[in-house]
Amino acid sequence: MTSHPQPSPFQAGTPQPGHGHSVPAGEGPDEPATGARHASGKATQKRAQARRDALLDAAVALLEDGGFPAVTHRAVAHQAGVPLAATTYYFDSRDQLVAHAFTRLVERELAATGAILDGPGSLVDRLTALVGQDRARQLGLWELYVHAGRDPVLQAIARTWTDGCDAALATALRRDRYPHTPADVRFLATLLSGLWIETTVEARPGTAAHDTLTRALNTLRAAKDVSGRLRAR
Amino acid sequence: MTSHPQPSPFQAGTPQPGHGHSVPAGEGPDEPATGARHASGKATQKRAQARRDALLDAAVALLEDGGFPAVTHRAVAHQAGVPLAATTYYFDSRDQLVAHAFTRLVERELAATGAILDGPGSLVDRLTALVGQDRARQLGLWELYVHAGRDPVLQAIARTWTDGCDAALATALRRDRYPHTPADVRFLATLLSGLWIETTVEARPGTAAHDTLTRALNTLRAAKDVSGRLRAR
DNA sequence: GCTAAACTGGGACAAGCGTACCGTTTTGAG
DNA sequence: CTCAAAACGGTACGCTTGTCCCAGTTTAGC
Repeated sequence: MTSHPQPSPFQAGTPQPGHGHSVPAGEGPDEPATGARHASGKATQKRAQARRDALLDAAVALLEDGGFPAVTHRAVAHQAGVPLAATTYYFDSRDQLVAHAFTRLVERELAATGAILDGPGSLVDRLTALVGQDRARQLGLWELYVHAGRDPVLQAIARTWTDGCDAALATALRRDRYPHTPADVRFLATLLSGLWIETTVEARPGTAAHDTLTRALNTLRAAKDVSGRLRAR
Repeated sequence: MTSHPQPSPFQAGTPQPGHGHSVPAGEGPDEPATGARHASGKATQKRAQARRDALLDAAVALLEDGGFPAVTHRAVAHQAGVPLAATTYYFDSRDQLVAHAFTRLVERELAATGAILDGPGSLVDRLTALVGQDRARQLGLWELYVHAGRDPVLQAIARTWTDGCDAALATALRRDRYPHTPADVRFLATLLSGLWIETTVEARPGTAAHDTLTRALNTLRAAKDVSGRLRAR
């Protein structure tokens, strides 16, 4: 989509409403401060913020069921119940809107991932549940992830996602007393990625995911057992 | 995408030229028989076939670098050096053209994968080379793969792709005398997928891919060593 | 030769897209 | 209250898209 050179994400080039933050790539991209906007009141800000949120939610929803090309200004506006012009008023361009939507999606995904991994059940069950989440959302997410490879700004967000997954995975491994090094985490996360995308795209029936994960975790334990046994000699 | 109902302009299957294969996967409502076109010569057939091939090649090339939305009728026609109308003459719709192009792409990709895995070098080096191929093309491939999750026809092709990768991987493991079960192959292929897509999208520097693959293959050998050692007692 | 079919290719069409314009309404500070 | 700025929203522009039409050309069978 419009692979414009655009070295910088964009600049404060247009009138631009209240939101003073540029593209999401940073760390806490959305609504960082938003406070004390020069001559803006609070009610207005709130309404504007709500509209922005509605637009973002609409974009995410459209992305989920309909895919990438479904996220058009008109569709987003209609879904959010705002006039068409609001989309360009709150977001300089479609690319920017998509970028923000991607950020939001990643945030939600990381939160969901953390919640599942912190939840009940054995680790392998939790991981299996992870890759078997709502397919529509996963498809949209992966679609964006792949698309991110074409845009430096989105690529940064994609890396954030991967890093977040690694962190969540490390926490889960620690909690369940699985011996693990950073390399182990990376290994498992990579496997999880493959499993995740294959499951999402191909949607084959069966327990292949569960089996694969069981095997991977057993490898972890086995490696420890072996080294422990050898060391004990 | 103009999802026109259009039951049939004046016939069930448009004029439609000689190409005798239907939609790549499944059976498809398109060109059911088409065999032995009554009064068609051979020279004409050949020329028509050449054009079809040129169109398909053009579509594949566009798919490779430019991704999915790059495959437009006009772009394909221009790339193939044929007039615009030829695209709708040889393919009923853009979707059909894309499906055929996808099939061809997967075939070629599987062939290329097989060639690399059958080539010289250690297995880990060959696998590393696999995930480090031309990035633009890989991006296009993954884009298509993910998109395939939204279309049953394309999904079937995607599964074919995965199965082909599994087969190629099994062959390579056998050649290099790695002990492996079908589950091992699946495990390794899944890991490879994860590694592949992460490498393609995020393009992080370093030798992480090589390391991860080394580790995975060592796991294979280790499992055998361990079981062998245990059995030897 | 002739005829009907397959093929060619230039052009046109409606639909949908991102985006910009610009007059109107709402808002909050003075 | 006044009033400038911000927010809003209808609408239009320029462009690209997929697809179709149709007159012209080539081909194969007679």
